[in-house]
Amino acid sequence: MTSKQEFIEKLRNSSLRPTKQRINICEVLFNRDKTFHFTINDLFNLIKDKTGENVSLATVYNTVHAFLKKGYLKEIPINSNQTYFDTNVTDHHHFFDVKEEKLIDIKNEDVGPIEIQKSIPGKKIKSVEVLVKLED
Amino acid sequence: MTSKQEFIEKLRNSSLRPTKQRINICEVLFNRDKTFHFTINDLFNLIKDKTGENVSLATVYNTVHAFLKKGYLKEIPINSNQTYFDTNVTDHHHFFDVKEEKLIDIKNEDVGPIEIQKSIPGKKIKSVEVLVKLED
DNA sequence: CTTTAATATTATAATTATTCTAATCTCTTT
DNA sequence: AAAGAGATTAGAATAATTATAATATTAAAG
Ligand SMILES: [Mn+2]
Ligand SMILES: [Mn+2]
Ligand SMILES: [Zn+2]
Ligand SMILES: [Zn+2]
Repeated sequence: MTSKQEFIEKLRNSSLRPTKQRINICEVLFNRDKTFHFTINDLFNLIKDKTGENVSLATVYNTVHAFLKKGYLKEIPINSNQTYFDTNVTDHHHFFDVKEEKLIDIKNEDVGPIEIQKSIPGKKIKSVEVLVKLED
Repeated sequence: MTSKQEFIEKLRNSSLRPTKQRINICEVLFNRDKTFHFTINDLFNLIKDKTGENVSLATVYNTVHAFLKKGYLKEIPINSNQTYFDTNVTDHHHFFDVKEEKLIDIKNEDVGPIEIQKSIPGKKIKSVEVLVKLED
């Protein structure tokens, strides 16, 4: 359980102004035990439900993108028409349950080292992510 | 170089009606030597450019999804606000050049076998795809 | 070889997703 | 405490995707 005051400090330390909207978003996102995989819309609805306050959808987009840039969230590529985000910012991989449309974490050590035997001149590897699709 | 007549046959054999629109789309998509990675919008613009004819954007969506279902195209998950598609339907992986916003194929053998040491009860693996992001 | 009817397809219109920007708020400097 | 600079919010605009009414294709009947 992180307090409102702690979120304010964390935001300030990241040179993000601690607005009412951002504090609400922090409480929904980061007051959790487990990894949280969500779409912008999931988050938007949870904010209304959990805090009772209204944050505009555009602000949810803005804030999620700000948190992404600061490294507090990760964007997860899955082939859906919606982008997913992840509060687990460590290096890891995912199952995607196609039927349930749900992401499940896979720890790095459960996949083993991935050796890419090809390289592109002038470019270096930024990240390597595995997506395992599941069916029944 | 595949002829119009061949596309008509292929469509018929897939129980897809060989409409003027679909034949145009086939010519843009499949009259190529190399793998083609594209967004719906790329394809929409190329149809106008290459065939001179107008196919509505909705029809491009419809047709791409029809071809996907038939296995003539693959959907590629990258974290962008747009979905990419691929004429290379064999099992393979990708680099994504973040700056250029371009996909590059990686052959399966250039990645080696990927052993997933975790399983979800009642679910089986449908596909395993690696996405390697590149930066300068 | 028509005509007809069932079904598939197209493309406009509607909806949903995302971004832009003018008005507002926060914070630093005085 | 007041003002100015810059950051943030959220309504409006745009872009992406889907739903459905109109049209086209095909197979069957005459
Ligand atoms: Mn999208
Ligand atoms: Mn493109
Ligand atoms: Zn995760
Ligand atoms: Zn490819």
